[in-house]
Amino acid sequence: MHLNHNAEALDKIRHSLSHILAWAVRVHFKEQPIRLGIGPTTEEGFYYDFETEKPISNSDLKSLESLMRKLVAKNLPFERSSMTISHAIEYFTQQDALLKVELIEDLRERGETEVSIYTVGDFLDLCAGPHVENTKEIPIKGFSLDRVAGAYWRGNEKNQMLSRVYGLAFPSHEALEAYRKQREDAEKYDHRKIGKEQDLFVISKEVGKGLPLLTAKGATIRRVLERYIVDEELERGYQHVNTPVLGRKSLYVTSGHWEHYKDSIYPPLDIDGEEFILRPMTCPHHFMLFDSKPHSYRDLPIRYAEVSPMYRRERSGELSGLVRVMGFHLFDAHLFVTPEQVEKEIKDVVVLIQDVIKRLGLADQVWYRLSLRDDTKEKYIDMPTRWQEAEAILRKVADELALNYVEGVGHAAFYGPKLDIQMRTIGGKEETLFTNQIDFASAERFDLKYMASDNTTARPIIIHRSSAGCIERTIAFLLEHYRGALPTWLAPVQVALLPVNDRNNAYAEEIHQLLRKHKLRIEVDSRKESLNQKIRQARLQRIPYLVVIGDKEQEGRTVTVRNRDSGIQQSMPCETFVERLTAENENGTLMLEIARSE
RNA sequence: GCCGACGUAGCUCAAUUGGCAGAGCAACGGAUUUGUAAUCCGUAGGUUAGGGGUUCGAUUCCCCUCGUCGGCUCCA
Repeated sequence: MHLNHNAEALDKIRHSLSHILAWAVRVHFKEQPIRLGIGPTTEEGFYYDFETEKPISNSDLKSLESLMRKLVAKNLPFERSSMTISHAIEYFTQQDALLKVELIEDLRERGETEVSIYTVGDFLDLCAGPHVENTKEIPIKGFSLDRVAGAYWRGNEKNQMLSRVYGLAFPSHEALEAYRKQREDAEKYDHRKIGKEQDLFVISKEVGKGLPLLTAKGATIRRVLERYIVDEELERGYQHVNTPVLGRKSLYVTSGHWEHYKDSIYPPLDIDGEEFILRPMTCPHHFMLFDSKPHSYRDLPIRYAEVSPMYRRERSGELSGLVRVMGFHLFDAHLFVTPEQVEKEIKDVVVLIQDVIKRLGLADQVWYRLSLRDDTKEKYIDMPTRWQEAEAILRKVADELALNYVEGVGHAAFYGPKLDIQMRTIGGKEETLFTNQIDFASAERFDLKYMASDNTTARPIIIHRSSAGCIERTIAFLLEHYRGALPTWLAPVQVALLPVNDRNNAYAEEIHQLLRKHKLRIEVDSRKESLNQKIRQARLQRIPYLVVIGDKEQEGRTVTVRNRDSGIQQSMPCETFVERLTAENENGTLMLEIARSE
């Protein structure tokens, strides 16, 4: 109750600050006409959009901010009043506030007859409120202007671009500083930084932006993930197949992707007069595998899985590290099922996903989104009852498995609703980690069929699903979540062997070979460096276990082990170490005693 | 793609109003044989992202291209 009250109060403060910002912009740029867009609150503050002759730049922020402080310090009341719609349109038209007029006209269409207006000082704005009663409620050191960015009017890229000024606002100066500190810390664990520090991947301008190159270490993480997922899927009745990244454009015309997805597909390659494209998804290839022979209902479900390479065209400003790339690999599958099987198969898919995210240690990090279509948009195929059926199944399964899900209207695929697995990057941005879809349409388009038990021809329902997203994005998320310290089974180097002295090198090598036989990943640091130096560097590389090998160990045929996070060390016979490490590597659990000291 | 910011040695960062481009770490050479987060000394390293312009003189000012970052749009 108290918390809610505080949240409401903070929201009023932020909202009020957006008005103050708009007022300050008016005053600051008084020589040029400014049209106001909208000014809502955000999770960490507020923003306001402005249409200006010249875009607002970062250098304006400082003076805008101090101007805002002066305005706030005047202890002015926020006063609410109302206008009839027609009066408001007349008034704002006269003020040349055409963006506001557009908003008011929308309100009129929705049947409103009056609009509310808030005035602070001599600044008047159309606004639903609520606001603080007086600017003295605003903590004068609790806010600051953060950055400027471009934003399309009403979020539509066909509209003009406005200047958006973002501000931070918190209940106190301390809270603002705490937020800044948190953001600074998060930067340290950005996967792009970790990737560089730990030598996991490289983005080369020469190869091309959005086309990351994995180093041996990065490739190791990928290989381990891949082996784990593939084994897991094989165990659950998936067939792993391989299909090419190139395919005839006509396949994608048939699937509807060409029509709906053209902007994300690279221009076709002309090969002997035939048009081929780099595939943006795998579906048609798997469909053709399915279609290569007749099927009986007894064969279903058929589950084709693949770690699929695919390419999607992105506009340059959208690329980001491993999270947003032009070429990537999806843990992909298409399930061909009968109507009776859909529910169970979807459920099994979700159970698989739950197992996977648990193994990856992400169970508390991700959430589900039931992505539904937006009736007002045209991009969705027009089969209303099919949509309802698919949605009902997803909802039922989500409820039965007690998934914690939100609904996302307008996030569906064009051919069906999705169950998405969502996460947040360390920078706070929400991303889809992966997605599952029920597809009632494609079988029809590709004339896919099976013989039903009643001797009629039937259409399979297709489930598009991913068990662990695309490798690149999943690795990025893992790196950020674990702050670069991947669990042992995923770590590219699991053990650093650190001989104290030259004369311990042979024994270190012996242990190295022993561990290698057990498929463990080892690095031996036999450089002529101090032990301190070797430990420091192994820790910076976040190698899970550091094993010191000196005369004592050599004599007793033991090893002295410590983990990367604690200084606590423990000596044990090398056989014991191998046993424990092998167990940890295989099932993802932690070594007992040492793990506890973490 | 659009708006804004940024691009200096392999990495992290300096360089006064336009006046000889520098440090730490890494690399390399030498010494040190080290017991739980940096041993010491030395050497080398640059078309200041690329191209053009202004200027006696440009890392610094202007323009273009490329790339990076934050947003918008799109999206796995």
